Amino acid sequence: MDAALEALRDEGYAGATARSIGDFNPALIFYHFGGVDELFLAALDRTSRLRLDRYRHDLADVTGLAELVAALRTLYAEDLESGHVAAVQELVAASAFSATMGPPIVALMQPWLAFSQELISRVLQRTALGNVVSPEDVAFAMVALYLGLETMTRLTGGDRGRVRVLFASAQRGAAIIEPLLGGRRTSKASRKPRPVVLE
Amino acid sequence: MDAALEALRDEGYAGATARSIGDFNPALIFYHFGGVDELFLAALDRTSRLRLDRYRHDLADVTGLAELVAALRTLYAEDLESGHVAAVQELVAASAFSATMGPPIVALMQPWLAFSQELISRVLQRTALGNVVSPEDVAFAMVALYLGLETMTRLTGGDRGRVRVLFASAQRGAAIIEPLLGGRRTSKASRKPRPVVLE
Amino acid sequence: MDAALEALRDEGYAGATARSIGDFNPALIFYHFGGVDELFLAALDRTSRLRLDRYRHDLADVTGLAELVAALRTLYAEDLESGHVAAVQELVAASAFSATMGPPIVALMQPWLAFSQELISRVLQRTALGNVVSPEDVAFAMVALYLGLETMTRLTGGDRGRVRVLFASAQRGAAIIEPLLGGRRTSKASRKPRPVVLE
Amino acid sequence: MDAALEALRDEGYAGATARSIGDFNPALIFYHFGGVDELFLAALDRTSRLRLDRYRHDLADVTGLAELVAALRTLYAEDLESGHVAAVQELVAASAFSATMGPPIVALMQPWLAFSQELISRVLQRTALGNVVSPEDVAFAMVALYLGLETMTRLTGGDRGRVRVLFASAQRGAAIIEPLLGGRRTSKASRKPRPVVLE
DNA sequence: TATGAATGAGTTTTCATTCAT
DNA sequence: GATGAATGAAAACTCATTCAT
Repeated sequence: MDAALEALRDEGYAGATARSIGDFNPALIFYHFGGVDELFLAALDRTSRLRLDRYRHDLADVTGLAELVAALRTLYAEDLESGHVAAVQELVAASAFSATMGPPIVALMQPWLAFSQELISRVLQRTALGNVVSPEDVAFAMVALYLGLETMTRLTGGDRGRVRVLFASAQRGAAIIEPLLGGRRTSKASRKPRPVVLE
Repeated sequence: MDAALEALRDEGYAGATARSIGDFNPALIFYHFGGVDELFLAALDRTSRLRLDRYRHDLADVTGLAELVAALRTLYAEDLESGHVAAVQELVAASAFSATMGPPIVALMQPWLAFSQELISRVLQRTALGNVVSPEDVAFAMVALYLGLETMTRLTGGDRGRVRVLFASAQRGAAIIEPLLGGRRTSKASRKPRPVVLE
Repeated sequence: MDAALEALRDEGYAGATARSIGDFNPALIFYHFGGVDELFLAALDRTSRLRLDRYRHDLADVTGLAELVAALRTLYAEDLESGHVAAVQELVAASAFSATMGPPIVALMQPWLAFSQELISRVLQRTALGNVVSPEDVAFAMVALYLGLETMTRLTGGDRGRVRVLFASAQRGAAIIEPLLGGRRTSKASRKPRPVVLE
Repeated sequence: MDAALEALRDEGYAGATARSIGDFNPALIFYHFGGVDELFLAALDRTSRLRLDRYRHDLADVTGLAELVAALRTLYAEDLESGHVAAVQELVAASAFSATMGPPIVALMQPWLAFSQELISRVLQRTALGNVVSPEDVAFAMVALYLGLETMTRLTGGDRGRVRVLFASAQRGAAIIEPLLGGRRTSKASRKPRPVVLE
């Protein structure tokens, strides 16, 4: 599974053929996983779970916007480094037209969307945007941005500097915007967000 | 070229084979364009130009944030409808690992990044974020979001409703944020943004 | 298609691989027919049609049992010689467990069953078995026998002598049985047989 | 061996892979039998023996045609139910082109042919067909029919109803034919039939 | 320009069979 | 006896690309 993720990161979905994964007999992939796609799915499922746990842990106490951006900066850097974003992006893009890959990938993304939504809802709640912007929408956009950044980074030669700089910008922006939005504490009752349901 | 874009939209890059494009003899693609990728490039180049002209025209006088979001909403809806985003997204994703496709695609994106940067710079300039956030970064993020939204939309079965709703949310958000940020006009010298250079 | 039938006859379904058919590039099979099975189907469809026409022509005026056996003897010998039975037998056997091959093969057999039934009905009608034995059943059994004889012939080293001798036996038997059964002409109204419908 | 027969019945020879047989470790097949085909052979050999004993027992006293059909009806129903016919049919068909499977399968069938021949000879002997039709030929045809019926049944979705109905038809037919043929008792000396020799 | 028929290189996939444990 | 993991050989299949016409 590690080799699969590496291949995904280094050669993309199309380039990650059974033969190019690891230096073992390609037939092993079929023997153990049933197919290349199944291997990818299994591999992604594993890291996805691990990363989500990590995100949950690191973002548990985050309530402020600047704080959020700061935390995400670290997490995303790790994802970038480990190739996790790459794997997600490749598989999501590849599964868009695949009847067999689509559903499991959607299922895999589900908890991420739910988590993002809950997180965003928590942060926005205390701002002027609380009742205005739907956390569901923002969560969707954030996941999209997460994927899109990887695509763009890849395209521009894999230079991660740009995303680093981007996060710095975002952090500065958040520092300015937060106080402007902030203050207005919403009522105690933390509104339970409606869960995002994919298709 | 129209057939190529359709194939890209309906079957993705991997599914858009020479045989699947249009109902003419596949050999024609080689005769006229030299190869399948070259056809894609030519097709994308054409729509890209047309769309950029359109974006330039529609956004020429935009200076406010809410105004911007409103205009983008219409433009993006058109891109979605025509399959233009799909084509861009597919080719960008596919070219990430291709030595032959990468450079031309990067070149193709260049004017979009420049345009975005100029546009964003114009809008941010009059806000509290003007000196804080780099337009270059925001432009990069916006293009990434543009691509990511397509990927996510595709994944969730092509339901464009979600993106529509998202834009509505963004518009409401912009209406709230804009006055908070706004007012403070920056100094006369409209700082010319440093051009984004890919790779 | 000729090469496909030859391969089927000489190596059986399992042995008739894309590579073993003809001496052209195996990819051609996929290019022109979409797959090996599709080629077999197309080839069988063609011979099947031709043979059925021939059977219809040769058996058009047959009404007696001995006459029938005599005619079938010639026809079957041809089928054996040309490898037609072999092809049918191999494909029918192979398609028994195939979701994709099954239905088209069943469709292919349909006219044969209908024809057999009509033929048998015509012959039995004037015998003591006319109202007793269902032509539908006999047709089914005859087709089964047709296939089974090929299997057995194949198993015993492809010796067609045995089937030849068998037909001779059958002809002698028919000559004896016919007068015993015969005579009792049934009413004018030729009872239209209920058509055999496969699953 | 039971698992092997089940696999043969449910998935056919081509589908009955070492991994698909039973829920034990496939390597066991090689350890105990030397190979998959050898397992099939051993399994078939066992049931074949058991069934032949049963046939011998049930048909020991049969001398009349109607009586024979009635007895066969029951036996065949059992064979169908247990999957025995299926196994025979699959292996016979598969071994037709196999140098290693062919001979043992032929050897396996030998006693069946001998038995059929002896049985048919016994029944025909007392009929008008006694000196006319060779029991050897009829035995061959009957075995062929036995296999062919299975193939056809399989093809038509495994509906055993049709064969049941067929036997009913045959029984009615036999009831009519028998008296017509019968009566003429041949001389005492029960002509020993020349044994069928395969290959 | 357009066509239809190749072709070759690569891919996924399947399995019997082996083998160390 | 039994297991799990491996392997090699061969299969189907795909497709960009070429080429004669």
